[in-house]
Amino acid sequence: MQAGKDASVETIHREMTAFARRARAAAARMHPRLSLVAYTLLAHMSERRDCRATDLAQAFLLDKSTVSRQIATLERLGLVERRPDPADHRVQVLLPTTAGAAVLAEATRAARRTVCGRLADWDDTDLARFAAYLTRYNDAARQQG
Amino acid sequence: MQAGKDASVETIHREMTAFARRARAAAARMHPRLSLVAYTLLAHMSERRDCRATDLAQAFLLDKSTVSRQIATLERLGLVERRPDPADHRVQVLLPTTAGAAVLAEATRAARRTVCGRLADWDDTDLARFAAYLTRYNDAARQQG
DNA sequence: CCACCCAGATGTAACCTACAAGTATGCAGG
DNA sequence: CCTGCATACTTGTAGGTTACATCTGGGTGG
Repeated sequence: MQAGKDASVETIHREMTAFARRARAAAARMHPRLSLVAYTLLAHMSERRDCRATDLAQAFLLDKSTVSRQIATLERLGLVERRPDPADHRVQVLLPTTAGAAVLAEATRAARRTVCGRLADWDDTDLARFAAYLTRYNDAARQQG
Repeated sequence: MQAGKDASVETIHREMTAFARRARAAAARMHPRLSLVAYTLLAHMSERRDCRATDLAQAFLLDKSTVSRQIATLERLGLVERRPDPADHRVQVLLPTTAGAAVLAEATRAARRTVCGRLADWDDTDLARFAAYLTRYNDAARQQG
């Protein structure tokens, strides 16, 4: 890999690491009622129908015990409902409750507002390209991990 | 904000959140000896001369007490040295020790290898643009937060 | 029926983090 | 000089997040 490429990769790594490090605190500010992990779990099970705990663990590189506890908390808060899968009694299908969907929507709105602020002066082409790059990068990461 | 823009912003938010959520575990895999927070702190003080604890707290949205403890741990491990600032005795200038620099370099190498794998089939233009976008986004975030 | 696999829960312990309160240093007025 | 206030950092405390090991209970193939 030659010099120009190398410099770009270095920048990408540095900036993504810096972003990741800020993300937790930033999420706490954007939506105080939902931690970053709770938010992502709720969002994931909202996007995908018939989501199971194992799916969440795999998607976010979390231990199944961690997911189990997070789900338990979300259930205690009335944000998530567990529905036993009739086809396989080991499995629980997870889905946000009405309250859960509302909290999620509210959190997403707050976060979107913040992100929007950062992207306010970007033109459409750059936004579209940035979105595509992120998707492409994450897809590669998912395949890798 | 019109439709195309809106969709891009949504994708950017979603993908960055997903990435952030995976980052901790990914970092643990890439360099098991250095947690994500320890890595970023060490990297930051390595890049910037005369780094102080307050700088780290501000850069990564961490409480000063958290930084204080992290630094204490890194010092106990012999990876960081604290040097009292002669100009202001309240301040401690932080810098990686030789061992710290070595561990950081090793961790960076491991992480860079992983990131490189994800970016292997990107051409130079896309890499350069992606790097620039990330930098631009983070700069906006730093100004905002 | 038995041996094994898989989804999820629990025990345990470590780590990360924030808020509040404390210590010590610098600085500006009186 | 002394007082008051700001700054840099530490410590007490408590809660949240996480992983590894282990357990339970349901499936599956022999």
